[in-house]
Amino acid sequence: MEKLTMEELVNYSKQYGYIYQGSEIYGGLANAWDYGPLGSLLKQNVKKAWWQKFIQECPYNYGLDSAILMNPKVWVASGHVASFSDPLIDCKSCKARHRADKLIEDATNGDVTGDGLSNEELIELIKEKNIVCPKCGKNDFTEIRKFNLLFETYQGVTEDAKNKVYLRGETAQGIFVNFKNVERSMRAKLPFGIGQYGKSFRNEITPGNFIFRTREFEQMELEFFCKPDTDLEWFSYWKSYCIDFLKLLGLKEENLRYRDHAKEELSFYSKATTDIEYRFPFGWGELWGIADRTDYDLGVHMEHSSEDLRYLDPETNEKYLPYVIEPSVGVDRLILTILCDAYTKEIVENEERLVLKIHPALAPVKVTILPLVKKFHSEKANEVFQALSKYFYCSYDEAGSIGKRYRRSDAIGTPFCITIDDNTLNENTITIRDRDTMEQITLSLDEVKDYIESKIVL
RNA sequence: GCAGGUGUAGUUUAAUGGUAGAACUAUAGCCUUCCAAGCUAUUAACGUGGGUUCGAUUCCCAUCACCUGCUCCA
Repeated sequence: MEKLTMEELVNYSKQYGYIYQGSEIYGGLANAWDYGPLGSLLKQNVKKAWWQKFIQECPYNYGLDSAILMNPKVWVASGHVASFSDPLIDCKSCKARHRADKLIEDATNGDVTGDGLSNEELIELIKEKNIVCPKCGKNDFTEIRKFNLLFETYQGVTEDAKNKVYLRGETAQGIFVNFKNVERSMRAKLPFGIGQYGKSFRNEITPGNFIFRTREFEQMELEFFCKPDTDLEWFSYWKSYCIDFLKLLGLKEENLRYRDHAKEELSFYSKATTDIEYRFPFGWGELWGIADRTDYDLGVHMEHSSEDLRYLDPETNEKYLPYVIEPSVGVDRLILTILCDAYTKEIVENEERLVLKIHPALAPVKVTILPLVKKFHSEKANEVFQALSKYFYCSYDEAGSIGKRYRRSDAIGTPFCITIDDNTLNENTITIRDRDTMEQITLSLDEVKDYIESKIVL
């Protein structure tokens, strides 16, 4: 199969109702995408699968659904307000963009840092040290501009700066501020985790690659709290847990890899970070970040809120701040991964067959009901549709030849087709056809529900 | 943010300074008893806004969106 391009995937997603461009009739809005009827089902299924494996089936973890709007002090404490405002500077000559503080650091080999300096002081320093653009060697820079990656909005009906609030830049902070609540109300003992999924917002400088990086996106994050000296064990535990989850979803192993962050690229809060990367059509890209955040987050919230967030160890009677392991994945990015991985073109009897080979648990539509001949079998087919829709998302298709309807069903990844024919009318049996093997078996109507149920479990 | 490219039905595309032709798809009907068959009919497009012009989808400008590369990325 020739290499899948992003353009092809964008068209496919649009054509079949997975993902549309946002605000399309108004010419779109940069990097805004809407999930269509099938996309919204896929998204639900992805989140459901994550919740099942990371909350429901995991004895350590609890679920949460915290608010998008939070007290602005949360974001001051977390460091987002400060570090999301990097001082950026452009070279007028070669148009390269740099971080002013890094520029100074690099040029002086770390002798001089830009920490805590104002924009004017940074500019002054660049002039004073005669720092040049590392790319073109010229000394001709623009003014410093700050890019605050947090979206700002106002609470209340008047646009008063006092009421400024932020749209959350990550769901994690909603978990940290509820650490004590969950511990108390669930009588949770270390180690335990709190997970949630939900929307986050970042004013990314460079979004793009379809739904890979968007300004509004959905995350599924787990914050796993453990004793400080056990963090590395749990770090590897969750690394394997995440990649096993991806394999369970059916992603091809050769398209997945770990990438450990080098010391220099670690975020200031993190002791260790490993990304699980996926081989996208545009190259390897981060899919899942697993970070050892140490006690950084609880520490800063304890400091800023003056609440004691320490855990009282019932065995030793010691009080300490737990360490945190954070596996964090983007829903949209995972959906992109799943679509890329499953999109398949096969040649069947010299005809191209487009099949979306996604795990039956993720497939938006579980089964398509097909009357073999419309005028003889549609009534019975409708009955079957009504009966099965109570348990699964079904679709019904009576338009065109049976082969064409199979192909339509394959193209959106529906794992099963049920055909209603004379035998259904006379003997209550149906033919069920498998998307991947194209094999057909005969089942009685009573068996169908259990059969499908057994195949779509994760 | 920079550079380059693209923009005509849902998709792929044709032609043209006098507002567009097709294929596939879709929809309806006929036919059809298991893998994109056939026949008939139908819906459907010049991204947006300016300018030049008697007249612009076509030329010019701007803008928007997407793609590729760079840069950036909690």
